[in-house]
Amino acid sequence: MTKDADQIPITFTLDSKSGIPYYKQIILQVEMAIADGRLSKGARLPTVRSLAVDLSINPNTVARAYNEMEIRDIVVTQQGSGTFISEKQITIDAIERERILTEITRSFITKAASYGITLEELLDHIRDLGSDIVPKGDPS
Amino acid sequence: MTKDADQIPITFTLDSKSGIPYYKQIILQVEMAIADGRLSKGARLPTVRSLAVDLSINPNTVARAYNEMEIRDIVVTQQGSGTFISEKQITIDAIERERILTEITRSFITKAASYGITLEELLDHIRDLGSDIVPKGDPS
Amino acid sequence: MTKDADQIPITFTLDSKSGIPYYKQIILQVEMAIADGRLSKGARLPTVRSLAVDLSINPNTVARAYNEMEIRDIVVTQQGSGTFISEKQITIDAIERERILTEITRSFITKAASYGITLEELLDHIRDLGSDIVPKGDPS
Amino acid sequence: MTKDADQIPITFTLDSKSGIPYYKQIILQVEMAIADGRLSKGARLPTVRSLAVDLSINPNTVARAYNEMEIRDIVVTQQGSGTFISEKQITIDAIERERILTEITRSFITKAASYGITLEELLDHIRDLGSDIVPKGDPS
DNA sequence: GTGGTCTAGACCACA
DNA sequence: GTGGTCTAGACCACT
Repeated sequence: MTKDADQIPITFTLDSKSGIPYYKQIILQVEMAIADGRLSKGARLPTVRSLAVDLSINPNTVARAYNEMEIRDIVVTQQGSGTFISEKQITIDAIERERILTEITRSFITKAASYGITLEELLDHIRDLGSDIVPKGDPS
Repeated sequence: MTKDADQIPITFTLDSKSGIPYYKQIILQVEMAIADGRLSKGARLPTVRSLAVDLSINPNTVARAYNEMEIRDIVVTQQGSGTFISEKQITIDAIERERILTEITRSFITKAASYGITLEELLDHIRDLGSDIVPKGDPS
Repeated sequence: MTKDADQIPITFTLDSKSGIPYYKQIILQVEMAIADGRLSKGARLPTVRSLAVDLSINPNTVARAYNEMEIRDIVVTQQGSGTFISEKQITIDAIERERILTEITRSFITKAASYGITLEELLDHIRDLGSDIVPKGDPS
Repeated sequence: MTKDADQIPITFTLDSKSGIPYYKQIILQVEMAIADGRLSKGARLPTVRSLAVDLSINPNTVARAYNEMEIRDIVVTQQGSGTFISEKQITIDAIERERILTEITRSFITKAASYGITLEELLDHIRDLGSDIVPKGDPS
Protein backbone atom coordinates (compact mmCIF):
# COMPACT_ATOMS: atom_id res chain seq x y z
CA MET A 1 0.00 0.00 0.00
CA THR A 2 2.96 2.28 0.10
CA LYS A 3 3.32 4.57 -2.81
CA ASP A 4 6.11 2.45 -4.24
CA ALA A 5 4.39 -0.88 -3.86
CA ASP A 6 4.55 -1.54 -7.58
CA GLN A 7 8.08 -0.39 -8.00
CA ILE A 8 10.01 -1.60 -11.02
CA PRO A 9 11.15 -5.19 -10.36
CA ILE A 10 14.13 -5.09 -12.65
CA THR A 11 17.66 -3.89 -12.34
CA PHE A 12 19.60 -3.09 -15.43
CA THR A 13 23.30 -3.60 -15.81
CA LEU A 14 25.52 -2.89 -18.77
CA ASP A 15 28.67 -4.69 -19.78
CA SER A 16 30.80 -2.30 -21.78
CA LYS A 17 33.21 -5.07 -22.74
CA SER A 18 30.75 -7.55 -24.17
CA GLY A 19 30.70 -5.91 -27.55
CA ILE A 20 26.92 -5.92 -27.46
CA PRO A 21 25.56 -2.42 -27.97
CA TYR A 22 24.06 -0.85 -24.90
CA TYR A 23 20.64 -0.49 -26.44
CA LYS A 24 20.58 -4.19 -27.27
CA GLN A 25 21.64 -5.15 -23.78
CA ILE A 26 18.70 -3.20 -22.45
CA ILE A 27 16.30 -4.94 -24.82
CA LEU A 28 17.70 -8.35 -23.90
CA GLN A 29 17.26 -7.68 -20.23
CA VAL A 30 13.68 -6.58 -20.71
CA GLU A 31 12.92 -9.64 -22.82
CA MET A 32 14.39 -11.95 -20.22
CA ALA A 33 12.50 -10.22 -17.44
CA ILE A 34 9.27 -10.64 -19.35
CA ALA A 35 9.98 -14.26 -20.13
CA ASP A 36 10.57 -15.20 -16.52
CA GLY A 37 7.78 -13.11 -15.12
CA ARG A 38 9.73 -10.35 -13.37
CA LEU A 39 7.99 -7.94 -15.70
CA SER A 40 4.40 -8.64 -16.53
CA LYS A 41 1.87 -7.00 -18.75
CA GLY A 42 1.27 -3.40 -17.98
CA ALA A 43 4.35 -3.07 -15.80
CA ARG A 44 6.05 0.24 -16.09
CA LEU A 45 9.64 0.57 -17.16
CA PRO A 46 11.93 3.19 -15.66
CA THR A 47 11.74 6.52 -17.41
CA VAL A 48 14.16 7.13 -20.19
CA ARG A 49 15.96 9.78 -18.23
CA SER A 50 16.16 7.94 -14.95
CA LEU A 51 17.50 4.79 -16.55
CA ALA A 52 20.04 6.84 -18.47
CA VAL A 53 21.26 8.32 -15.22
CA ASP A 54 21.35 4.94 -13.51
CA LEU A 55 23.39 3.40 -16.29
CA SER A 56 25.45 6.51 -16.88
CA ILE A 57 24.62 6.59 -20.55
CA ASN A 58 22.98 9.06 -22.85
CA PRO A 59 19.18 9.27 -22.68
CA ASN A 60 19.05 8.82 -26.44
CA THR A 61 20.54 5.39 -26.06
CA VAL A 62 17.82 4.35 -23.64
CA ALA A 63 15.22 5.95 -25.89
CA ARG A 64 16.54 3.92 -28.78
CA ALA A 65 16.11 0.69 -26.86
CA TYR A 66 12.60 1.65 -25.82
CA ASN A 67 11.74 2.73 -29.31
CA GLU A 68 12.87 -0.56 -30.81
CA MET A 69 10.85 -2.48 -28.26
CA GLU A 70 7.84 -0.39 -29.13
CA ILE A 71 8.22 -1.24 -32.81
CA ARG A 72 8.48 -4.89 -31.88
CA ASP A 73 5.30 -4.61 -29.80
CA ILE A 74 7.17 -5.54 -26.66
CA VAL A 75 6.26 -2.32 -24.93
CA VAL A 76 3.76 0.46 -25.41
CA THR A 77 4.66 4.04 -24.75
CA GLN A 78 2.24 6.68 -23.75
CA GLN A 79 3.33 10.20 -24.40
CA GLY A 80 3.86 12.02 -21.21
CA SER A 81 3.12 9.09 -18.99
CA GLY A 82 5.72 6.44 -19.54
CA THR A 83 6.65 3.14 -21.12
CA PHE A 84 4.82 -0.05 -20.26
CA ILE A 85 5.07 -3.74 -21.02
CA SER A 86 2.65 -4.45 -23.83
CA GLU A 87 -0.71 -5.95 -22.99
CA LYS A 88 -0.98 -7.62 -26.34
CA GLN A 89 -2.00 -11.17 -26.05
CA ILE A 90 -1.05 -13.00 -29.15
CA THR A 91 -4.21 -14.81 -30.01
CA ILE A 92 -3.27 -17.80 -32.03
CA ASP A 93 -5.15 -20.99 -32.41
CA ALA A 94 -3.63 -24.37 -31.74
CA ILE A 95 -2.69 -25.02 -35.34
CA GLU A 96 -0.95 -21.71 -35.79
CA ARG A 97 0.77 -22.14 -32.48
CA GLU A 98 2.06 -25.55 -33.46
CA ARG A 99 3.30 -24.16 -36.74
CA ILE A 100 5.22 -21.40 -35.03
CA LEU A 101 6.65 -23.72 -32.45
CA THR A 102 7.89 -26.12 -35.10
CA GLU A 103 9.33 -23.32 -37.17
CA ILE A 104 11.35 -21.67 -34.43
CA THR A 105 12.51 -25.02 -33.12
CA ARG A 106 13.66 -26.14 -36.52
CA SER A 107 15.49 -22.88 -37.05
CA PHE A 108 17.12 -23.17 -33.65
CA ILE A 109 18.32 -26.71 -34.20
CA THR A 110 19.83 -26.14 -37.61
CA LYS A 111 21.63 -23.10 -36.32
CA ALA A 112 22.99 -25.06 -33.41
CA ALA A 113 24.00 -27.85 -35.73
CA SER A 114 26.12 -25.43 -37.73
CA TYR A 115 28.18 -24.94 -34.62
CA GLY A 116 28.47 -28.65 -33.99
CA ILE A 117 26.43 -28.54 -30.86
CA THR A 118 24.98 -31.87 -29.86
CA LEU A 119 21.43 -32.61 -28.92
CA GLU A 120 22.41 -33.34 -25.34
CA GLU A 121 24.09 -29.99 -24.98
CA LEU A 122 21.02 -28.26 -26.33
CA LEU A 123 18.73 -29.99 -23.92
CA ASP A 124 21.05 -29.25 -21.03
CA HIS A 125 21.26 -25.61 -21.92
CA ILE A 126 17.57 -25.22 -22.31
CA ARG A 127 17.00 -26.80 -18.96
CA ASP A 128 19.55 -24.49 -17.38
CA LEU A 129 18.42 -21.28 -18.99
CA GLY A 130 14.83 -22.35 -19.21
CA SER A 131 14.27 -23.13 -15.59
CA ASP A 132 15.07 -19.52 -14.85
CA ILE A 133 12.92 -18.27 -17.62
CA VAL A 134 9.87 -20.33 -18.33
CA PRO A 135 8.34 -21.06 -14.98
CA LYS A 136 7.37 -24.68 -15.00
CA GLY A 137 6.26 -25.16 -11.49
CA ASP A 138 7.83 -23.87 -8.35
CA PRO A 139 11.58 -24.12 -8.71
CA SER A 140 12.39 -22.84 -5.21
CA MET B 1 31.26 -43.16 -52.79
CA THR B 2 34.56 -42.21 -54.37
CA LYS B 3 33.61 -38.97 -55.99
CA ASP B 4 32.44 -37.62 -52.67
CA ALA B 5 35.39 -38.78 -50.64
CA ASP B 6 36.53 -35.23 -50.04
CA GLN B 7 33.05 -33.87 -49.71
CA ILE B 8 32.66 -31.02 -47.30
CA PRO B 9 31.08 -32.34 -44.09
CA ILE B 10 29.88 -28.98 -42.92
CA THR B 11 26.84 -26.89 -43.53
CA PHE B 12 27.09 -23.18 -43.11
CA THR B 13 24.23 -21.04 -41.93
CA LEU B 14 24.17 -17.30 -41.51
CA ASP B 15 22.00 -15.34 -39.18
CA SER B 16 21.61 -11.82 -40.47
CA LYS B 17 20.03 -10.71 -37.23
CA SER B 18 22.57 -12.03 -34.78
CA GLY B 19 24.69 -8.94 -35.05
CA ILE B 20 27.73 -11.13 -35.67
CA PRO B 21 29.32 -10.22 -39.00
CA TYR B 22 29.02 -12.84 -41.66
CA TYR B 23 32.75 -13.39 -41.96
CA LYS B 24 32.98 -14.12 -38.25
CA GLN B 25 30.09 -16.52 -38.37
CA ILE B 26 31.89 -18.45 -41.08
CA ILE B 27 35.13 -18.59 -39.12
CA LEU B 28 33.36 -19.71 -35.99
CA GLN B 29 31.57 -22.48 -37.78
CA VAL B 30 34.79 -23.74 -39.31
CA GLU B 31 36.52 -23.65 -35.96
CA MET B 32 33.69 -25.50 -34.33
CA ALA B 33 33.68 -28.13 -37.03
CA ILE B 34 37.40 -28.66 -36.61
CA ALA B 35 37.12 -28.85 -32.87
CA ASP B 36 34.50 -31.56 -32.93
CA GLY B 37 35.98 -33.54 -35.76
CA ARG B 38 33.59 -32.79 -38.59
CA LEU B 39 36.51 -31.19 -40.38
CA SER B 40 39.89 -32.82 -40.03
CA LYS B 41 43.34 -31.88 -41.20
CA GLY B 42 43.57 -31.60 -44.94
CA ALA B 43 39.84 -31.39 -45.46
CA ARG B 44 38.86 -29.10 -48.25
CA LEU B 45 36.62 -26.11 -47.76
CA PRO B 46 34.13 -24.96 -50.38
CA THR B 47 35.48 -22.47 -52.86
CA VAL B 48 34.99 -18.83 -52.11
CA ARG B 49 32.61 -18.48 -55.00
CA SER B 50 30.51 -21.53 -54.33
CA LEU B 51 30.11 -20.69 -50.67
CA ALA B 52 29.22 -17.12 -51.54
CA VAL B 53 26.52 -18.39 -53.86
CA ASP B 54 25.23 -20.87 -51.29
CA LEU B 55 24.95 -18.21 -48.63
CA SER B 56 23.82 -15.48 -50.99
CA ILE B 57 26.51 -13.12 -49.85
CA ASN B 58 29.30 -11.19 -51.46
CA PRO B 59 32.33 -13.31 -52.37
CA ASN B 60 34.49 -10.67 -50.69
CA THR B 61 32.92 -11.58 -47.41
CA VAL B 62 33.80 -15.24 -47.81
CA ALA B 63 37.27 -14.26 -48.96
CA ARG B 64 37.73 -12.20 -45.86
CA ALA B 65 36.80 -15.12 -43.65
CA TYR B 66 39.21 -17.39 -45.49
CA ASN B 67 41.96 -14.78 -45.36
CA GLU B 68 41.60 -14.33 -41.68
CA MET B 69 41.65 -18.07 -41.12
CA GLU B 70 44.79 -18.30 -43.17
CA ILE B 71 46.45 -15.60 -41.12
CA ARG B 72 45.52 -17.53 -38.00
CA ASP B 73 46.94 -20.73 -39.50
CA ILE B 74 43.57 -22.41 -39.38
CA VAL B 75 43.53 -23.08 -43.10
CA VAL B 76 46.04 -23.16 -45.89
CA THR B 77 45.29 -21.88 -49.34
CA GLN B 78 46.89 -23.67 -52.21
CA GLN B 79 46.71 -21.61 -55.32
CA GLY B 80 44.63 -23.32 -57.92
CA SER B 81 43.53 -26.25 -55.83
CA GLY B 82 41.60 -24.78 -52.98
CA THR B 83 41.54 -24.06 -49.28
CA PHE B 84 42.33 -26.80 -46.77
CA ILE B 85 42.27 -27.27 -43.05
CA SER B 86 45.84 -26.85 -41.81
CA GLU B 87 47.83 -29.05 -39.49
CA LYS B 88 47.54 -26.64 -36.66
CA GLN B 89 45.82 -27.85 -33.56
CA ILE B 90 42.76 -25.76 -33.00
CA THR B 91 42.14 -24.81 -29.45
CA ILE B 92 38.66 -23.54 -29.75
CA ASP B 93 37.84 -21.16 -27.05
CA ALA B 94 35.52 -22.98 -24.71
CA ILE B 95 34.24 -19.67 -23.43
CA GLU B 96 33.43 -18.44 -26.88
CA ARG B 97 31.63 -21.67 -27.73
CA GLU B 98 29.64 -21.40 -24.55
CA ARG B 99 28.79 -17.81 -25.32
CA ILE B 100 27.37 -18.74 -28.69
CA LEU B 101 25.41 -21.66 -27.35
CA THR B 102 23.94 -19.53 -24.61
CA GLU B 103 23.03 -16.76 -26.99
CA ILE B 104 21.18 -18.90 -29.49
CA THR B 105 19.43 -20.76 -26.71
CA ARG B 106 18.44 -17.55 -25.00
CA SER B 107 17.08 -16.12 -28.21
CA PHE B 108 15.11 -19.30 -28.82
CA ILE B 109 13.59 -19.37 -25.38
CA THR B 110 12.57 -15.74 -25.23
CA LYS B 111 10.97 -15.98 -28.63
CA ALA B 112 9.06 -19.05 -27.58
CA ALA B 113 8.06 -17.40 -24.34
CA SER B 114 6.58 -14.52 -26.28
CA TYR B 115 4.14 -17.01 -27.75
CA GLY B 116 3.37 -18.46 -24.38
CA ILE B 117 5.11 -21.71 -25.13
CA THR B 118 6.18 -23.68 -22.10
CA LEU B 119 9.50 -25.30 -21.35
CA GLU B 120 8.07 -28.80 -21.65
CA GLU B 121 6.78 -28.13 -25.12
CA LEU B 122 10.16 -26.86 -26.18
CA LEU B 123 11.94 -29.93 -24.88
CA ASP B 124 9.45 -32.22 -26.54
CA HIS B 125 9.78 -30.50 -29.87
CA ILE B 126 13.51 -30.54 -29.80
CA ARG B 127 13.57 -34.24 -29.08
CA ASP B 128 11.21 -34.85 -31.97
CA LEU B 129 12.85 -32.66 -34.54
CA GLY B 130 16.37 -32.80 -33.23
CA SER B 131 17.13 -36.46 -33.45
CA ASP B 132 17.03 -36.20 -37.21
CA ILE B 133 19.44 -33.34 -37.39
CA VAL B 134 21.86 -33.13 -34.55
CA PRO B 135 24.39 -35.90 -33.90
CA LYS B 136 23.54 -37.54 -30.64
CA GLY B 137 26.63 -39.41 -29.63
CA ASP B 138 30.28 -38.52 -29.70
CA PRO B 139 31.39 -36.91 -32.91
CA SER B 140 34.99 -38.08 -32.95
CA MET C 1 23.62 -2.13 -69.75
CA THR C 2 24.93 1.17 -68.55
CA LYS C 3 26.34 1.19 -65.12
CA ASP C 4 23.25 2.85 -63.73
CA ALA C 5 20.73 0.62 -65.41
CA ASP C 6 19.27 -0.45 -62.09
CA GLN C 7 19.20 2.98 -60.59
CA ILE C 8 16.87 3.63 -57.71
CA PRO C 9 13.33 4.03 -59.09
CA ILE C 10 12.05 6.20 -56.31
CA THR C 11 12.18 9.87 -55.54
CA PHE C 12 11.71 11.01 -52.00
CA THR C 13 10.07 14.24 -51.02
CA LEU C 14 9.45 15.66 -47.60
CA ASP C 15 6.65 17.91 -46.49
CA SER C 16 7.81 19.89 -43.52
CA LYS C 17 4.32 21.22 -42.88
CA SER C 18 2.45 17.95 -42.72
CA GLY C 19 3.27 17.36 -39.10
CA ILE C 20 4.40 13.86 -39.98
CA PRO C 21 7.97 13.28 -38.82
CA TYR C 22 10.53 13.10 -41.59
CA TYR C 23 11.53 9.57 -40.75
CA LYS C 24 7.93 8.42 -41.00
CA GLN C 25 7.45 10.14 -44.32
CA ILE C 26 10.41 8.21 -45.65
CA ILE C 27 9.00 4.93 -44.40
CA LEU C 28 5.60 5.68 -45.90
CA GLN C 29 7.13 6.42 -49.27
CA VAL C 30 9.11 3.21 -49.26
CA GLU C 31 6.03 1.22 -48.27
CA MET C 32 4.00 2.77 -51.03
CA ALA C 33 6.75 2.17 -53.55
CA ILE C 34 6.91 -1.47 -52.55
CA ALA C 35 3.16 -1.86 -52.67
CA ASP C 36 2.88 -0.54 -56.19
CA GLY C 37 5.94 -2.27 -57.50
CA ARG C 38 8.30 0.66 -57.98
CA LEU C 39 10.57 -1.04 -55.49
CA SER C 40 10.81 -4.77 -55.66
CA LYS C 41 12.62 -7.37 -53.62
CA GLY C 42 16.32 -6.86 -53.48
CA ALA C 43 16.16 -3.31 -54.81
CA ARG C 44 18.69 -1.03 -53.30
CA LEU C 45 17.71 2.11 -51.46
CA PRO C 46 19.78 5.27 -51.67
CA THR C 47 22.59 5.38 -49.16
CA VAL C 48 21.86 7.03 -45.87
CA ARG C 49 24.22 9.86 -46.60
CA SER C 50 23.11 10.52 -50.15
CA LEU C 51 19.44 10.59 -49.23
CA ALA C 52 20.22 12.89 -46.35
CA VAL C 53 21.92 15.28 -48.73
CA ASP C 54 19.08 15.04 -51.25
CA LEU C 55 16.47 15.82 -48.64
CA SER C 56 18.64 18.32 -46.80
CA ILE C 57 18.20 16.55 -43.52
CA ASN C 58 20.52 14.97 -41.01
CA PRO C 59 21.85 11.51 -41.89
CA ASN C 60 20.70 10.25 -38.52
CA THR C 61 17.13 10.96 -39.51
CA VAL C 62 17.46 8.83 -42.62
CA ALA C 63 19.23 6.18 -40.61
CA ARG C 64 16.37 6.13 -38.19
CA ALA C 65 13.88 5.51 -40.97
CA TYR C 66 16.03 2.74 -42.42
CA ASN C 67 16.55 1.24 -39.01
CA GLU C 68 12.84 1.12 -38.27
CA MET C 69 12.19 -0.52 -41.61
CA GLU C 70 14.84 -3.07 -40.84
CA ILE C 71 13.18 -3.93 -37.54
CA ARG C 72 9.89 -4.29 -39.37
CA ASP C 73 11.51 -6.61 -41.89
CA ILE C 74 10.76 -4.24 -44.72
CA VAL C 75 14.40 -3.86 -45.64
CA VAL C 76 17.63 -5.66 -44.95
CA THR C 77 20.83 -3.80 -44.39
CA GLN C 78 24.23 -5.16 -45.10
CA GLN C 79 27.05 -3.48 -43.30
CA GLY C 80 29.26 -1.70 -45.71
CA SER C 81 27.21 -2.50 -48.74
CA GLY C 82 23.86 -0.83 -48.42
CA THR C 83 20.18 -1.17 -47.65
CA PHE C 84 17.92 -3.39 -49.72
CA ILE C 85 14.24 -4.23 -49.94
CA SER C 86 13.72 -7.42 -48.01
CA GLU C 87 13.49 -10.67 -49.91
CA LYS C 88 11.32 -12.23 -47.28
CA GLN C 89 8.35 -13.93 -48.74
CA ILE C 90 5.71 -14.29 -46.15
CA THR C 91 4.76 -17.90 -46.49
CA ILE C 92 1.25 -18.27 -45.28
CA ASP C 93 -1.24 -20.87 -46.23
CA ALA C 94 -4.69 -20.05 -47.51
CA ILE C 95 -6.35 -20.33 -44.12
CA GLU C 96 -3.89 -18.06 -42.41
CA ARG C 97 -4.09 -15.63 -45.26
CA GLU C 98 -7.85 -15.49 -45.03
CA ARG C 99 -7.62 -14.95 -41.31
CA ILE C 100 -5.25 -12.03 -41.72
CA LEU C 101 -7.30 -10.52 -44.48
CA THR C 102 -10.46 -10.67 -42.43
CA GLU C 103 -8.72 -9.25 -39.41
CA ILE C 104 -7.18 -6.23 -41.07
CA THR C 105 -10.37 -5.54 -43.00
CA ARG C 106 -12.47 -5.68 -39.89
CA SER C 107 -10.09 -3.38 -38.08
CA PHE C 108 -10.11 -0.98 -41.00
CA ILE C 109 -13.86 -0.84 -41.23
CA THR C 110 -14.50 -0.24 -37.56
CA LYS C 111 -11.92 2.50 -37.53
CA ALA C 112 -13.53 4.13 -40.53
CA ALA C 113 -16.94 3.77 -38.92
CA SER C 114 -15.72 5.74 -35.91
CA TYR C 115 -15.20 8.65 -38.25
CA GLY C 116 -18.60 8.25 -39.83
CA ILE C 117 -17.25 7.25 -43.16
CA THR C 118 -19.71 5.40 -45.33
CA LEU C 119 -19.17 2.19 -47.18
CA GLU C 120 -19.38 3.93 -50.52
CA GLU C 121 -16.66 6.37 -49.57
CA LEU C 122 -14.44 3.56 -48.46
CA LEU C 123 -14.87 1.67 -51.69
CA ASP C 124 -14.23 4.80 -53.70
CA HIS C 125 -11.10 5.61 -51.79
CA ILE C 126 -9.72 2.15 -52.10
CA ARG C 127 -10.31 2.19 -55.81
CA ASP C 128 -8.57 5.54 -56.07
CA LEU C 129 -5.60 4.77 -53.91
CA GLY C 130 -5.56 1.14 -54.77
CA SER C 131 -5.37 1.45 -58.48
CA ASP C 132 -2.09 3.23 -57.99
CA ILE C 133 -0.88 0.71 -55.51
CA VAL C 134 -2.05 -2.79 -56.09
CA PRO C 135 -1.56 -3.41 -59.78
CA LYS C 136 -4.65 -5.17 -60.99
CA GLY C 137 -4.05 -5.23 -64.66
CA ASP C 138 -2.72 -2.54 -66.86
CA PRO C 139 -4.13 0.77 -65.73
CA SER C 140 -2.49 2.89 -68.43
CA MET D 1 -37.02 1.96 -26.30
CA THR D 2 -37.52 4.81 -23.86
CA LYS D 3 -34.65 4.23 -21.52
CA ASP D 4 -32.27 4.44 -24.43
CA ALA D 5 -33.73 7.53 -25.98
CA ASP D 6 -30.65 9.54 -25.16
CA GLN D 7 -28.30 6.71 -25.84
CA ILE D 8 -24.96 7.66 -27.32
CA PRO D 9 -25.02 6.85 -31.01
CA ILE D 10 -21.26 6.87 -31.38
CA THR D 11 -18.54 4.37 -30.85
CA PHE D 12 -15.07 5.59 -30.10
CA THR D 13 -11.96 3.78 -31.20
CA LEU D 14 -8.38 4.72 -30.54
CA ASP D 15 -5.40 3.85 -32.63
CA SER D 16 -2.29 3.94 -30.49
CA LYS D 17 -0.08 3.67 -33.54
CA SER D 18 -1.53 6.43 -35.64
CA GLY D 19 0.64 9.04 -34.03
CA ILE D 20 -2.44 11.17 -33.42
CA PRO D 21 -2.79 11.88 -29.71
CA TYR D 22 -5.70 10.23 -28.05
CA TYR D 23 -7.41 13.48 -27.11
CA LYS D 24 -7.36 14.60 -30.73
CA GLN D 25 -8.76 11.31 -31.94
CA ILE D 26 -11.68 11.74 -29.58
CA ILE D 27 -12.35 15.27 -30.72
CA LEU D 28 -12.19 14.28 -34.35
CA GLN D 29 -14.62 11.46 -33.87
CA VAL D 30 -17.09 13.72 -32.11
CA GLU D 31 -16.79 16.32 -34.83
CA MET D 32 -17.28 13.72 -37.51
CA ALA D 33 -20.33 12.33 -35.76
CA ILE D 34 -21.85 15.78 -35.50
CA ALA D 35 -21.11 16.55 -39.09
CA ASP D 36 -22.87 13.48 -40.40
CA GLY D 37 -25.77 13.58 -38.01
CA ARG D 38 -24.98 10.71 -35.69
CA LEU D 39 -24.77 13.26 -32.91
CA SER D 40 -27.21 16.12 -32.97
CA LYS D 41 -27.64 19.18 -30.83
CA GLY D 42 -28.26 18.38 -27.24
CA ALA D 43 -27.07 14.82 -27.51
CA ARG D 44 -25.25 13.62 -24.46
CA LEU D 45 -21.69 12.37 -24.54
CA PRO D 46 -20.45 9.58 -22.31
CA THR D 47 -19.08 10.69 -18.97
CA VAL D 48 -15.39 11.28 -18.74
CA ARG D 49 -14.95 8.31 -16.46
CA SER D 50 -17.02 5.85 -18.44
CA LEU D 51 -15.32 6.75 -21.69
CA ALA D 52 -11.93 6.50 -20.05
CA VAL D 53 -12.79 3.03 -18.85
CA ASP D 54 -14.14 2.01 -22.25
CA LEU D 55 -11.02 3.14 -24.01
CA SER D 56 -8.64 2.04 -21.27
CA ILE D 57 -7.02 5.42 -21.05
CA ASN D 58 -6.42 7.98 -18.39
CA PRO D 59 -9.50 10.03 -17.49
CA ASN D 60 -7.33 13.13 -17.79
CA THR D 61 -6.99 12.44 -21.47
CA VAL D 62 -10.73 12.28 -21.96
CA ALA D 63 -11.12 15.37 -19.85
CA ARG D 64 -8.66 17.21 -22.01
CA ALA D 65 -10.62 16.31 -25.13
CA TYR D 66 -13.87 17.50 -23.54
CA ASN D 67 -12.22 20.69 -22.30
CA GLU D 68 -10.91 21.52 -25.69
CA MET D 69 -14.28 20.87 -27.26
CA GLU D 70 -15.89 23.13 -24.72
CA ILE D 71 -13.44 25.90 -25.48
CA ARG D 72 -14.26 25.50 -29.14
CA ASP D 73 -17.99 25.61 -28.36
CA ILE D 74 -18.52 22.15 -29.72
CA VAL D 75 -19.94 20.87 -26.45
CA VAL D 76 -21.39 22.36 -23.32
CA THR D 77 -20.74 20.94 -19.91
CA GLN D 78 -23.54 21.15 -17.41
CA GLN D 79 -22.24 20.53 -13.96
CA GLY D 80 -23.80 17.46 -12.50
CA SER D 81 -25.71 16.38 -15.55
CA GLY D 82 -23.12 15.79 -18.21
CA THR D 83 -21.62 16.97 -21.44
CA PHE D 84 -23.85 17.81 -24.39
CA ILE D 85 -23.44 18.74 -28.00
CA SER D 86 -23.85 22.49 -28.26
CA GLU D 87 -26.00 24.49 -30.61
CA LYS D 88 -23.08 25.63 -32.61
CA GLN D 89 -22.99 24.67 -36.23
CA ILE D 90 -19.99 22.47 -36.84
CA THR D 91 -18.18 23.14 -40.02
CA ILE D 92 -16.02 20.11 -40.11
CA ASP D 93 -12.99 20.66 -42.17
CA ALA D 94 -13.52 18.73 -45.38
CA ILE D 95 -9.79 18.68 -45.94
CA GLU D 96 -9.12 17.21 -42.54
CA ARG D 97 -11.77 14.56 -43.04
CA GLU D 98 -10.27 13.68 -46.38
CA ARG D 99 -6.81 13.49 -44.84
CA ILE D 100 -7.96 11.00 -42.24
CA LEU D 101 -9.82 8.89 -44.73
CA THR D 102 -6.82 8.77 -47.00
CA GLU D 103 -4.48 7.89 -44.19
CA ILE D 104 -6.44 4.97 -42.83
CA THR D 105 -7.07 3.70 -46.32
CA ARG D 106 -3.42 3.98 -47.24
CA SER D 107 -2.37 2.16 -44.11
CA PHE D 108 -4.86 -0.58 -44.84
CA ILE D 109 -3.76 -1.05 -48.41
CA THR D 110 -0.04 -1.14 -47.74
CA LYS D 111 -0.53 -3.62 -44.95
CA ALA D 112 -2.62 -5.82 -47.20
CA ALA D 113 -0.07 -5.49 -49.98
CA SER D 114 2.64 -6.73 -47.66
CA TYR D 115 0.70 -9.98 -47.50
CA GLY D 116 0.32 -10.10 -51.24
CA ILE D 117 -3.39 -9.44 -51.08
CA THR D 118 -4.88 -8.05 -54.25
CA LEU D 119 -7.21 -5.12 -54.71
CA GLU D 120 -10.11 -7.34 -55.73
CA GLU D 121 -9.85 -9.36 -52.57
CA LEU D 122 -9.90 -6.20 -50.50
CA LEU D 123 -13.00 -4.89 -52.20
CA ASP D 124 -14.76 -8.21 -51.83
CA HIS D 125 -13.98 -8.45 -48.17
CA ILE D 126 -15.08 -4.95 -47.44
CA ARG D 127 -18.39 -5.54 -49.17
CA ASP D 128 -18.89 -8.69 -47.12
CA LEU D 129 -17.88 -7.36 -43.75
CA GLY D 130 -18.75 -3.75 -44.27
CA SER D 131 -22.45 -3.96 -44.94
CA ASP D 132 -22.96 -5.08 -41.37
CA ILE D 133 -21.08 -2.22 -39.89
CA VAL D 134 -21.00 0.90 -41.99
CA PRO D 135 -24.19 2.76 -42.83
CA LYS D 136 -24.74 2.53 -46.52
CA GLY D 137 -27.19 5.22 -47.34
CA ASP D 138 -27.48 8.82 -46.28
CA PRO D 139 -26.97 9.36 -42.61
CA SER D 140 -29.16 12.42 -42.13
C1' DG E 1 32.44 4.20 -49.06
C1' DT E 2 28.82 1.56 -46.52
C1' DG E 3 25.87 1.41 -42.16
C1' DG E 4 26.06 1.16 -36.67
C1' DT E 5 26.60 3.20 -32.23
C1' DC E 6 26.88 6.79 -29.05
C1' DT E 7 27.05 11.40 -27.14
C1' DA E 8 25.33 16.13 -26.52
C1' DG E 9 22.00 19.20 -26.65
C1' DA E 10 17.83 21.59 -28.47
C1' DC E 11 12.87 22.03 -29.00
C1' DC E 12 8.20 20.20 -28.99
C1' DA E 13 3.81 17.81 -27.55
C1' DC E 14 1.39 15.28 -24.11
C1' DA E 15 -0.31 14.35 -19.06
C1' DG F 1 7.22 15.56 -15.41
C1' DT F 2 6.83 12.16 -19.57
C1' DG F 3 8.47 10.58 -24.39
C1' DG F 4 9.33 12.20 -29.59
C1' DT F 5 12.02 14.41 -33.07
C1' DC F 6 15.94 16.38 -35.03
C1' DT F 7 20.60 18.15 -35.51
C1' DA F 8 25.66 17.81 -35.17
C1' DG F 9 29.48 15.39 -34.90
C1' DA F 10 32.55 11.56 -33.39
C1' DC F 11 34.31 6.87 -33.80
C1' DC F 12 33.99 2.12 -35.30
C1' DA F 13 33.31 -2.17 -38.13
C1' DC F 14 32.41 -4.10 -42.54
C1' DT F 15 33.01 -4.33 -47.92
